[in-house]
Amino acid sequence: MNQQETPRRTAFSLTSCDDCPLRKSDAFRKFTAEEFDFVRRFKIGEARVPAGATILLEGAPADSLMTVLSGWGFRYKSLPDGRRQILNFVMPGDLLGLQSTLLREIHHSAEALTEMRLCLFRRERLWLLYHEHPGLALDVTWLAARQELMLDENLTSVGRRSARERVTSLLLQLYNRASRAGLAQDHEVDLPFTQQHLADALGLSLVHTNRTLMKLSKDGVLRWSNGRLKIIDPAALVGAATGSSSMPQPRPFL
Amino acid sequence: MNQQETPRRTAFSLTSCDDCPLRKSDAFRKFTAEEFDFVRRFKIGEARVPAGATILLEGAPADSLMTVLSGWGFRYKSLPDGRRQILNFVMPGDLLGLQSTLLREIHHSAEALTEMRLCLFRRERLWLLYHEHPGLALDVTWLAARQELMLDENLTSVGRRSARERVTSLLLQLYNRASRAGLAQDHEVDLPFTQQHLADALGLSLVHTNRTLMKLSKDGVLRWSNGRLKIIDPAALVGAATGSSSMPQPRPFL
DNA sequence: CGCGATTTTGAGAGCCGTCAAGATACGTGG
DNA sequence: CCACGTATCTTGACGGCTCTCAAAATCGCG
Repeated sequence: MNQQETPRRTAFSLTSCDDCPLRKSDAFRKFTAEEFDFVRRFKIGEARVPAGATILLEGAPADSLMTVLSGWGFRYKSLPDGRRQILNFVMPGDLLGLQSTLLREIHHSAEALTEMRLCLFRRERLWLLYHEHPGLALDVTWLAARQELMLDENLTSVGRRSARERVTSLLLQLYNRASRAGLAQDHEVDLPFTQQHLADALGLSLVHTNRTLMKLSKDGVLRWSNGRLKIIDPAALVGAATGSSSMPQPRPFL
Repeated sequence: MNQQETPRRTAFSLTSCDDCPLRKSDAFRKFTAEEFDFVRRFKIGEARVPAGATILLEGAPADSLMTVLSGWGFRYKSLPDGRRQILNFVMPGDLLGLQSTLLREIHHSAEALTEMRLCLFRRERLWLLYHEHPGLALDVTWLAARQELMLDENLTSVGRRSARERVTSLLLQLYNRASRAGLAQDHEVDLPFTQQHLADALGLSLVHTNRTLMKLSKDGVLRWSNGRLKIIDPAALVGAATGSSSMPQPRPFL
């Protein structure tokens, strides 16, 4: 039914954990002094993985809890015959491995799309975090709830929307997320993946995904080339993505 | 593209909160004395809603955090033109409203399939729960992670499986869950919903869902009639549900 | 400049959707 | 206990959105 891909396993290269790019961004909340101190001890260190690396592997024994510091990746599930469903894309600030930490089993894989910097945590100390820093614990739950929200959205798309609606609503969502993370500007974003990834996320075939993109380009709605998305007619894009949230508003600035 | 349904709003009828059926079941973990004490104060009370009642409504302002004590329901999203995607079915022990409690917005609705008993919580005290009972906080996060796991599974199904695979894997999953909750026996379960619900959960049309069920019946795999599922050939069912977990094993008993 | 990965395009087929109409089940009232 | 109306389930006919197979065109890179 669809393509496959053999995951490559890649060793983590541990480095120091000094300049967390996330703490510099004002898109993320600040820690209190105690929280910051705890988080330092909670960390194992920073890992850097190359594009294409497998970060989590379905069925693998041990795996870690980590936050994405930079780069893009995606979570996915594979069927025995090679069909693949991308569950969602991950960007800086996203947490990976919570499911497996809590449920003791990992039922999905994750792969890096670009080089990624990851902040690894000591999963066995998660209970300590819950014990000593309820504020951080609530943050973890908040992230899980947000993840669930995105999955709800994707499931609705894949289950009930047409190909054109799916493509437009996913691209809109990605633009919005990237925009909030400061990765988009002027109705343009770099989307570091292929049309095959898009197809696997949308539950469509590569060929049909391509045709849909071509049509959207011909209709003057958007343009996708060289891994870069250019939104040409924002109103038309929102209109085509039935029931999706609209374009992000430029936020105030002093 | 698909059917619609206008949600009816229903007032909760508050009653006392004495005999939680969940605490009697050994499928759920026991509370410590302090936890139990806290949970009592955390509760608002028990609500009983009739079948068909809307429990959560997308876009509604205030809404509550609650645990299902008994009965079946489902979470869903609607598109403006009436298409509906069922996100997952909820059974006793499931938590509802965490997303909206944390994210301050509700992006899905929920409806009762049978009469349901719900345990309502004071959402504004969730931070207190995190503060005073890290063990319970971890439980909440565990539930969120489990929910994410189910969504991952459903998304893969809807995105990459054929109609026959979708039907069989969902029915298998429901049988497994119901079985664990003590609601199934002897390869039979009562599934208190219509084929339309099944279709909306699978991202299929009602007609095609029906044809697929008929085929499975003709093939001697299972039988669905009068809201009751009978698994006739367990091995064939597991085989048809590509990549799904198998039938639950009978657990030891003294 | 040459090769592999990715993107496009064409052709044909099929799974699944829509429309429609019966058949069956179920609850209510007579 | 039967009549009747509504909800649900079945089945047929037909169409189309999307898939698969295939091959050509581009792109990226050493």
